[in-house]
Amino acid sequence: MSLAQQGKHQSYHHGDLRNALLIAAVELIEEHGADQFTMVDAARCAGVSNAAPYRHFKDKDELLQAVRDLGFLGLTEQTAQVARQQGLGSIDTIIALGDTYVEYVTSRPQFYELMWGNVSTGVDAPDDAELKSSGFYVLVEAVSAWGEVEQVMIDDPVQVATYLWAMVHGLTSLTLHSHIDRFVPNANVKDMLRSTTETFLNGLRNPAD
Amino acid sequence: MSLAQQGKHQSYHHGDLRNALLIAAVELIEEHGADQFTMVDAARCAGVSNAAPYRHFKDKDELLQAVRDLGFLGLTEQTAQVARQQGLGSIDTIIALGDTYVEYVTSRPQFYELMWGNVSTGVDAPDDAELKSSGFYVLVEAVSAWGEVEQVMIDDPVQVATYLWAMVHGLTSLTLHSHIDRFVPNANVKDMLRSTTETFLNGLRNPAD
DNA sequence: TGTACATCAGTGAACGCGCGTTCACTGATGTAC
DNA sequence: TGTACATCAGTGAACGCGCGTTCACTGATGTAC
Repeated sequence: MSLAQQGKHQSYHHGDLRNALLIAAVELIEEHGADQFTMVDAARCAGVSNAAPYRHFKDKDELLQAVRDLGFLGLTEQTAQVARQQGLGSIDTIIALGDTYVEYVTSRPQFYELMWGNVSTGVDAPDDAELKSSGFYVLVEAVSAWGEVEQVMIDDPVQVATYLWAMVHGLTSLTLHSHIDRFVPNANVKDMLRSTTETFLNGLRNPAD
Repeated sequence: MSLAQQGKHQSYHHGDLRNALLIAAVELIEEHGADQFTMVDAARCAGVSNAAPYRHFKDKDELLQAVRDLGFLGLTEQTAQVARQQGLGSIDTIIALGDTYVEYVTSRPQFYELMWGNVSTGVDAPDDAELKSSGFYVLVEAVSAWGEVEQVMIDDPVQVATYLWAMVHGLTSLTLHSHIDRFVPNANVKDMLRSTTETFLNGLRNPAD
């Protein structure tokens, strides 16, 4: 029995259909990909009629956007947790943040595709308040803290954090699409992440002329 | 008049329908996204009946795969051209290779989505022979050459090239999804590419303990 | 050089399915008095 | 505490569209003799 059905209603009213639909959507997308996702499936999976979801979501896009938001939210939470547990200042924390990203993403590849897929959908970008609290700023602080501890002059920690994000994102993407395996057999993403992060941060120590 | 229609047949037989369909597909995908792409559109755009494409492609997937292959092929060609023009050995060549990637991708965002989208489709990975001649190996050689010229010891140029690829790919992806703009207003991807490449390669010069 | 015929690459109409969405409805719940 | 009623959150049936794909067909082309 799927997670989405566990709270299945006995009565006419479901009680928490909105959440049940979101959970159903997450499960279905993870199993069959966002392409294959249908409203009908979501409804069936949540144990309601085809029409019921439209009491909670204007249309399919709105539901998908909610799922996407959920994805970024989860990532943010994981990130914040790592920062809390490890503290800021060490390179290991920076690497751990990257690991978290890799972990989160590779354990939910389809979900990740949804989060990053389709440039063109008219879906709105998350608003600013949401962004300020996003995992990215945790990384920025981790970078600043590392610079202070190691006495490395960092002009623009936001930019450095962006580079690190790009690297992790790229590595993950290449891995998920099995491009790395093809060129570097038996490659371990986490090893690569550590290695590339160390090299990059090391590059900040003694700027070339 | 679209490119796909220019060679429009006067006679019953088209003559080069296969290519016309590919061109039509590229145009349509670039305009409306791979999601919206339909066989019917492709046929109409090429000026033939709905059924005609099935003389050249078993089904929609086969056509899409051909388009995807075309995408990687084009990128490979561009890459090889840059290497030929600039020669190998300098960091500028490495950066130029990255620029080419950025350029190619950002000028065809939808196309790029197709190339990288959907982990799950049963589409086969390109075969090995094709891979050996891919742009990636040009980058590997560029890295090796740089190491020799600059007298930097590079254990594993394939791995270094992978990191660089991941960085460029990540930067491009973040840019296309306008995540970078949000955190670093007015960011210039090419500047960032140069900066991050320099920092990374610089990190190889004096390995930290 | 002309004719018969196989083959190829199109046509056009239709099918069938599945999905998003709507609509009139109905059962449950909450609230005013 | 009981009753009337508004509102909410479901139902189930249906619609309509669009797309992938098929099928019997036909016009054009190439080739054997």
